[in-house]
Amino acid sequence: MDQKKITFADIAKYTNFSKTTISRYFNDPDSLTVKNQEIIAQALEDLNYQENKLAKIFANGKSEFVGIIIPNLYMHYYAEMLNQILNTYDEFGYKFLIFTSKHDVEADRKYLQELLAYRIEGMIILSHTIGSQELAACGIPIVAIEREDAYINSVNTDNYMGAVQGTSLLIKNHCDVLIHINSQVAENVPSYGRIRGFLDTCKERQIKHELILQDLGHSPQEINACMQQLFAYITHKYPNVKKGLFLSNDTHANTMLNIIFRKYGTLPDEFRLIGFDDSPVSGQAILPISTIGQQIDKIAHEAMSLLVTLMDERKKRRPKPQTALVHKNITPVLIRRETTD
Amino acid sequence: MDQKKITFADIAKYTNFSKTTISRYFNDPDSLTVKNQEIIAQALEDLNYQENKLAKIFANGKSEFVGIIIPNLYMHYYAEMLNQILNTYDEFGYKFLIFTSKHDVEADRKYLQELLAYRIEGMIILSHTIGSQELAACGIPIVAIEREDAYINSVNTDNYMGAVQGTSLLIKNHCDVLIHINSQVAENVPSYGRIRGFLDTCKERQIKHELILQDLGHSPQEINACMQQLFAYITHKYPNVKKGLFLSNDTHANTMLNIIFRKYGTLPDEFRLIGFDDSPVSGQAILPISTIGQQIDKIAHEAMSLLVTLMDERKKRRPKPQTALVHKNITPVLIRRETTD
DNA sequence: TTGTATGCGTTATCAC
DNA sequence: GTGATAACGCATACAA
Repeated sequence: MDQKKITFADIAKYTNFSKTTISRYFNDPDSLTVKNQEIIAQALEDLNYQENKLAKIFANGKSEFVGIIIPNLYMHYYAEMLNQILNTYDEFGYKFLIFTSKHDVEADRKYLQELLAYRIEGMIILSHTIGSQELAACGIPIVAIEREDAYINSVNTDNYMGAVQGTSLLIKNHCDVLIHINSQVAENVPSYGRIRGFLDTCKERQIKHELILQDLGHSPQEINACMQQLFAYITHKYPNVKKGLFLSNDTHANTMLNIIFRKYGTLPDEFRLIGFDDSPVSGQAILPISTIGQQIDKIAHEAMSLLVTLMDERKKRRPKPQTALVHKNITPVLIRRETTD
Repeated sequence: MDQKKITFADIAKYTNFSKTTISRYFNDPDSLTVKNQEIIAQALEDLNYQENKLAKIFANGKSEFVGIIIPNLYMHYYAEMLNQILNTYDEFGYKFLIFTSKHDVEADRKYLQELLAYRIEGMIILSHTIGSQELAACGIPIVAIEREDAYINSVNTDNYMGAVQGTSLLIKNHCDVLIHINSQVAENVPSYGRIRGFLDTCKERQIKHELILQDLGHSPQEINACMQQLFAYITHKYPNVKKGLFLSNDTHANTMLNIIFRKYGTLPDEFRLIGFDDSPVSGQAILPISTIGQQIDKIAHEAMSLLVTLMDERKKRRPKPQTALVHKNITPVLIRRETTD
C-alpha cells in the first residue's frame, strides 16, 4: 500500500529547503514568505505527507497524553463520565490513554507505570485502589473524580447538597419517616456526603429517620434480594405511615420501585422514592423516578480544565510548584419525576 | 519533584556498561550474565529509572497503539464493547487511542488523521460515518464492528441467527401474529440481518406477521410517544389474538412493556415480548424482558485477536498483503425471561 | 557476553 | 527569512 513514510527530509529535498524550514512551516508558518508556504503546501500534497506526532512528541517532550484509570464502563456513571472526558478533545486537544481498574492495587500500579512510561502529562483518576498519597508522588498533575482525594486535586459532585435537596423534597412530600439506604461507604470518599446530608437535614428538621447502611449486593440478583428483604423490614417496622425512601443510586431505587409496583400495581401514596445519579434507568422505570442528577458533563469539563491549567504551568520555564490543592464541587440538580409529589 | 529523567546513558555511566547492554537488559536479559543483570537491576533501583516507551516506540517503529472510533458511550452496547476491548490489554498489550464520533464525516476524518499521526498499528471502528472503502485506503489493518464493512474486515453478531431464535421463540409461544418493530436500517449494515431473520422465519413457518419500519425517535420522550402510538395501532389492528412483539432493542422493548404494564397492571397473556442486546434495562425492567444477548466480550476479543494477527503479519520482514477479507459472525444467545413463556 | 556506531523524525539553538 | 547541527532516548546492525 504505502511504502515508507515521507519525512521532513524528503520534503526538504523536494523543495530545496532545509528540514528546519519545513518544521517552521508547521510551527510558525508566518516566519516564511507566503510564496514559500505555498511551495511547501504543494509539496505536502504531491508527496502525500502524513505528520508524525510520535517524532514530534519525542523531540519536544510534550506528549499531549492524559492518562485515565477508571473502575469500569459497565456502570452508566463511569461510561458517561468517560464520554464527557473524551469530548473535551475538541477543546483542549489532549489525547487519552485509558485503563479500566481491576480492583487490584498491583494491577493498577502496573497501569500507572505504563501510563508514566508513555510520558502522560497529567492524569484523571476515578479508580479507588491506589491511595492519593502514592498518586501524588508521581510528580505529574492529577485530578481525582469521586474518590479519596486527601493529597490530590479533585472535582466532585456536591454530594452533601444533593442529599439535602433530596431529603428536603421527601420532607416537603409530608413523609412521616425518612429512610436512607446505602452501602457502607468510607468517610473519606466524597459520596459519604450523601449520608451526612441526609442525617443533617433530618436532624435539623427534627424528622423521624433511619439510616440503613449495609452491603447491597453486586449482581442484579443480589440487589433484588437485598431490596426485597429491606422492603419487608420497612413495611413491617413502619406500617400505616408515609415512608420517604432515599436510595443511594437509581439502580437500587428502580429495584425497590419494581418490588413495590409489582405488589401494589402502583406506587402507593404511602411510599415516596428518590434515587441518585439520573442514570437512564431512572427515566425508563415503570414510573419515572425522581433523582439527584449529577452534572457529569460539567464535572468532566472542570476536571480537564483544571488539569490543563496545571499541565500548562508545568511547561513554563520556571513552573511554580502547586501550592494548595484544589477541591471543586459541582452542584447536582434535583429532578422531580413521578415517585415524589 | 523529580528533576530530569534517568536515561540508559545515566545507567550505563553508573554501572560502567554501555547503553547497548542496558538496552539488552530489557529486551533480551538472558544475553547478560546473571550477575550483571543484578548489577543493572540494582542501578535501576538506585537511580529510580522509569522507562520511556515513547523513545522506544520511536526507535523501533512499533507504537503498540490501536485506534478506536466509536459513536458514543451513552448507549450501553458501545460502553460495554469499549470496556471489553480495553480489557484485552492484559492479553495483547496494545494501548488504545479513542475518539467518539460526532456523526460528522469531516470531524471523523480529522480523528482518523490524528490517529494515523500517532502511528497506530491498527484500528477498530464502530462509527458509521466514514465509508469502508476510504478506511481501507489507510494502509493499516482495520476491523469493523457492526457497521458497513464491504472493504474491511469485521466481527459482528450473527444478527440473522438472533432474529431467527427470537422469532422462533415467539412462534413456540403460540403467538397468532408476529410484529417486528425496527428503525429503517440500511441493508448493508449487519443489523439488517434482524429484519431478514424475522421475515424468513415467519415466511418459512407460514405465520402471520407485520414488519414495522419507522423512525422510533431518539430521546426517551420521542421513543415513548412512538411506542404509545404503535401500541394503539397494534391493539386496534389485532384485537383478541396473541401478539408476539419483537423489538429492535431492549430500550424499545422496555418502553413498550411499561406502556402495557401500566395499562393492565401486568403483561397480559395476549402479549409476548422480546428485545435485543441483553442490556441492563432488560433485566431491570418491571418484568425481566426476554432478549437476544449479544456476546460483547467475545466480539471484542475476536476483533482484537483478528487485528493482532493482521498487525503481526505486517511486522514481518516480507509481510504478505492481506488477500481475502475476514467477516466473522458471533452467535448471540437467546435469554428467556418473563416476557415470554 | 559486551561495545561501537548509526538511525528513527522531529524540535531547538545557533548562526548567517 | 533561512540553514546547519545538535539534541531527544532507545534499538539494532556490526564488531570484538
